[in-house]
This record gives sequence, C-alpha cells and structure tokens, in this order.
Amino acid sequence: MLKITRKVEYALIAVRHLKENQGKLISVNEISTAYGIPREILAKTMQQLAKKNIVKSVKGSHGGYRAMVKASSTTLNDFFEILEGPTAIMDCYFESGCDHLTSCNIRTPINKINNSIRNLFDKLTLADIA
Amino acid sequence: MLKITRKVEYALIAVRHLKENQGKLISVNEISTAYGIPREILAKTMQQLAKKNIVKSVKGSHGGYRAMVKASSTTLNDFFEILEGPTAIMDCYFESGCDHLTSCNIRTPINKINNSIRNLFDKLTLADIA
DNA sequence: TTTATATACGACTAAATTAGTCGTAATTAA
DNA sequence: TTAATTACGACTAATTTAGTCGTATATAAA
Repeated sequence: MLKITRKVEYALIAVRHLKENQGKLISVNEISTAYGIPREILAKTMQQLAKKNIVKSVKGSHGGYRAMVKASSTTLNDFFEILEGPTAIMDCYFESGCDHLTSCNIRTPINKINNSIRNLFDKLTLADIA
Repeated sequence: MLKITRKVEYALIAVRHLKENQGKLISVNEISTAYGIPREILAKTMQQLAKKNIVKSVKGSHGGYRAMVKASSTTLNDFFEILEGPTAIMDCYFESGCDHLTSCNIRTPINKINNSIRNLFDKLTLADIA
C-alpha cells in the first residue's frame, strides 16, 4: 500500500532524463532502452505529459520530446494528478459513494492525514526530483 | 495510487471503536455489523493486532477484544507495518531486486520523499486517529 | 516519392494486488 | 451440551496495475 505506480516512476525517470539533456530532442526509444522501461507504456505516458505542457513533443523522424519550463515548476501533487488522478489515501476524500459515512468514525482524522500528505507533495516540485 | 488498504481502514475503525468503549469487551460481530465491515476480514485483522498487543483478545462465549495501551501509543508507521509490512512509495526503498539501480536516476530523491512520509507517520500515533 | 523513424491513440490481455469467503478447530460462559 | 466467540489457513473473486498490439499520422532524409 501507499505505493506510487510504475507509470509515475517511469514518468519521473523520463522527465529527469530530459532535463539532464536540456534542449535536446530525446525519443521514447532512447529513454526506454536506457532505463529498461517498456516502450509503449512510456510512449503513452509521455503523451499525457505533453498534453499538459510538462514536455514538448516533436513528431516525425528525428522527433522526440524535450523538457518544458513546467518540467521543473510543477508540484508533485499536480504531476501525480495528471497521471493518476487526485491523490488520496482513501477514496472518501474525493468520492462520495461511501455507504458508511454516517457511521464512519475515522473520516475526519484520515482527511487530516491526507491533507498532510498533499501538503508535502505541494511543497515539492519536479525540480526536487528531476 | 498511494492508497491505504481496506484492511488498514477497517483496523483503524475497529481500534477507534474499542477505544470509544474503553474496558468493555467488544466482539468482531458487533464492529462488523456497526460499520458494515466483512466479518471474516475484520476477524483476521484483529488477530494480527492482538498478536502485537495493540488489542487484547478474550476467547469463548462473551469473548471479544479490548484496546490495550498500545492502541494509543503506537505510531501509524508501526501500525501500518504490522498489517501491511514496511511503508515505501517504491519497492527499492526496502527491496533490492531492482535491475535498474545503476541506471536509475531518481532513487535518491524518491528515498527522500519516502523518508518524509515515514517521518510524518512516525509523528502520528493511533491516539491521533483512534 | 518512398522509406524509416517518430509521436498519437485506443483496444486488448496479462499479472499482481487487494478483497472477500469458507471450513474447521479451539475456547469458554451459560 | 450448546451457543458464541477467537484462531487460522486455504481458497476464490474483484479490482487495479502493467504491459501489448494494431493502426494512423507526421516528417526528415534518401
């Protein structure tokens, strides 16, 4: 439990790699072979990041990705949300479909913990990792 | 991602319930019906907690569980570890079987984040939740 | 204009984790 | 003896995560 997904892991590795090669265009192939990441997964992940302007995509032969400014300034919370949706240690933080809300005796403290974690990830940016 | 399991959720609810009924013996049945928790899962979870002296079990008819001192003083980190093993946002924090450690470019910052989370859960005890 | 190398995107399958069930034994109050 | 309970392990189901495949589109270079 409390794990990040491989998708997020791959994305962090890729963003870091792009930043280590500022300006250059880097293909998904290059990153996937360098770090042993399945190519198709990484490709789709990069597409998600490109849509949110974390990276810039260039199509065609000799195409690839490069890091954009947001690849440093984006908070981990925002980054995680782009790839996996809102971060919450329990669904009831965001969703409403819980049958037991009236009887639930831990919702308030759990939400406080969730706020603490979100606060932590709000203070960290991709610059701190990648 | 970054979710706690239902098992942990059920355990927190149960511990809190026991503490709200200090001294009384409460059966698994009572808790599972009160909160809509599957009985067998809760039963096994309580057994794990009893082994670690978070709660005390009393067998036989009119048996049940009661909260022990540790039901307040245990940190969330320890509590999570009892039920789900060590907390880490990525396996490489504890496990060694990663093929890509030499090429991995995010291990150090990921470990720092992990330390931050563990530090957060070390400062919180069951008294803060349950 | 053809070819090779890319990104873009959706449908699909496989693997792993989490959640839940079932059966049986042991304990103890009534 | 019976009913209510904890103890424990094997099993199945559901969900989530991980990974694959097929096809379309774009573009540099031969």
